[in-house]
Amino acid sequence: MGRSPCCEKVGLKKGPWTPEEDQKLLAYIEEHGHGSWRALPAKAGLQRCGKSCRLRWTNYLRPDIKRGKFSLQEEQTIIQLHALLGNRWSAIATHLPKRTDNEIKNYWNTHLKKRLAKMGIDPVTHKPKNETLGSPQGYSKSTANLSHIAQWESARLEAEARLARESKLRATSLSATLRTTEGSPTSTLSFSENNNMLRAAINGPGSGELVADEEVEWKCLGKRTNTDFLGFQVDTATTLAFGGEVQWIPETSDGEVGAGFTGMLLDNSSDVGGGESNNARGGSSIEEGEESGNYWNSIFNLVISSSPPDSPSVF
DNA sequence: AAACAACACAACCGCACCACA
DNA sequence: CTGTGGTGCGGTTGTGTTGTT
Repeated sequence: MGRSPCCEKVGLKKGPWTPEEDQKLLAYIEEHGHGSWRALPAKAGLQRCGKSCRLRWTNYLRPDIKRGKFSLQEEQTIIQLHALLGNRWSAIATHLPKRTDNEIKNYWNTHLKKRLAKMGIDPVTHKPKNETLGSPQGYSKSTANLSHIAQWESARLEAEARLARESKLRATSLSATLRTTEGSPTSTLSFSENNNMLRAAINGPGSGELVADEEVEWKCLGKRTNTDFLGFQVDTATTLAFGGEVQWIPETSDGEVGAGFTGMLLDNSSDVGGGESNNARGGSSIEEGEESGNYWNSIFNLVISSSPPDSPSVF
């Protein structure tokens, strides 16, 4: 399309930011907000392009950024979300408060990817690599495992396709509320740990706490007798699959059901167990859910077991 | 102690999307 | 409808740091 570059390339500084530049940028944004990034450098007295300023701010200077080592809980979140979302770092970052997509991306590339590869798990597909490459340490290649690996791969692809279709629904919602549709008063749950939500995802419905990110609203349709599944909307099919009678529907802050991360993953016509794949879906669907959970458990047990000795233990 | 390698992370680049004129 | 500007995103590169020989 021949669009012009974001900034004049001549005479603009590149490379690492100096403390003075940081100070200028901080001071300007604190006083005026960033406004137009393109116009900001001149106004702030910086010899940088607007893009560089934006990156410096969003990835480093922003006051709500948490820096330092990733906790095991954060690692688990990243690995699981990566298995579902792939390299959608910004989407993953929305589930890791105070972490930037860039930081998560770097951490994945420099730590987690290598660790998974070392364990014989393909960091792209999250599947065990070819047997000829050697069985991952401690990973059981049972028929059941392979079965739910296929299911998860299918679910992942389904989610990926839906992401593409429903990118418009991308939204960041705030505050957590839970409601039932049985006339009972809206109940609000306080969700404190992503890890517990993930644990619920790992172990499947009924495995324990229903815990979600504080920043996501959830609407529960039907009896609240079951847990959600990593934010998947549990529809009729999946309710059957999980043996429950509940629908968990993510809700945006303005009350729109179906938006946001979880809404993007599944909709009313989808099925966690494999979408439109030709996976066998007969038999006990609850078992399928458990198998999926076992798959995740096996991944994370491996990750945990291969963590450096100083890594904190969570589970 | 020096040279080199490996690692970690900040920053850049190009593309895509969206809003708007 | 089309072109353009602004911004977000993901891939990649560059550079400083740490570890090893």
